[in-house]
Amino acid sequence: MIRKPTHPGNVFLEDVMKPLGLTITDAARMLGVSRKTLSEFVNEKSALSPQMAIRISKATNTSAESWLNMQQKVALWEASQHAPTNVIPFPQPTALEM
Amino acid sequence: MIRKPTHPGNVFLEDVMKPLGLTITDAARMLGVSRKTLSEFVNEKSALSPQMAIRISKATNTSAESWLNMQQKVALWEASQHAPTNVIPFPQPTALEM
DNA sequence: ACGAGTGTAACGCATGGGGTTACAATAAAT
DNA sequence: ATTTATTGTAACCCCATGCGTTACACTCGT
Repeated sequence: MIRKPTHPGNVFLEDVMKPLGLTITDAARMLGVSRKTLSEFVNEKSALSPQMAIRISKATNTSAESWLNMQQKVALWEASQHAPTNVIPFPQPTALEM
Repeated sequence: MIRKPTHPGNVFLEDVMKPLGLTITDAARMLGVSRKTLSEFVNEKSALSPQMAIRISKATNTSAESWLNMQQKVALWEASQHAPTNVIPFPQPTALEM
């Protein structure tokens, strides 16, 4: 990964809220969270929690997995920016099919 | 989802550590974490963090994504056990392709 | 000028990752 | 039978983060 993956909050804002003409205040009410919580999420100040993913999936009839996948990519990218260097590879070449 | 997805710690223990004959103490040293941290992980007492996923991927030459995917399934399943009920569906049928 | 919507700071609370130290229990080796 | 290694876990620490409330200042459109 070269550049930071798209934050799910941005997608939610651009692809869901804006097309529906929903304000942050109204969307927060419908999702059952505080205005602050939603604002920080769509402004990429906070991560998408599993709970929030479920709320979004319920409100928009989409899969929570797809939203969490976006978040996971962001989280992994951020973690890889401070990747640990003190990891000693395990002896045998672990070839497990996944 | 009916039953709880497999915890990545269990997979790591059964499919990686055991085949390699690695003890928790040694694996923890190689991963660069404390023995407590690894013990709680493989005993499914704690979640897999992105940092830990990177450590495992470096040590075993596997993808961090695959490990995080397991964790995500568990997290989503657990969150769905206390799914919020105060979510009001958004007006228009949101049909966005993902 | 006014109200709606917004970003955000300052709090509080609860959870969770990660560390260290220490103890008890088990398993293995002598 | 007595060491030794390995382990689970408790108690404690620090720090980050999700979520809430309240409050303030800003930017709009009317």
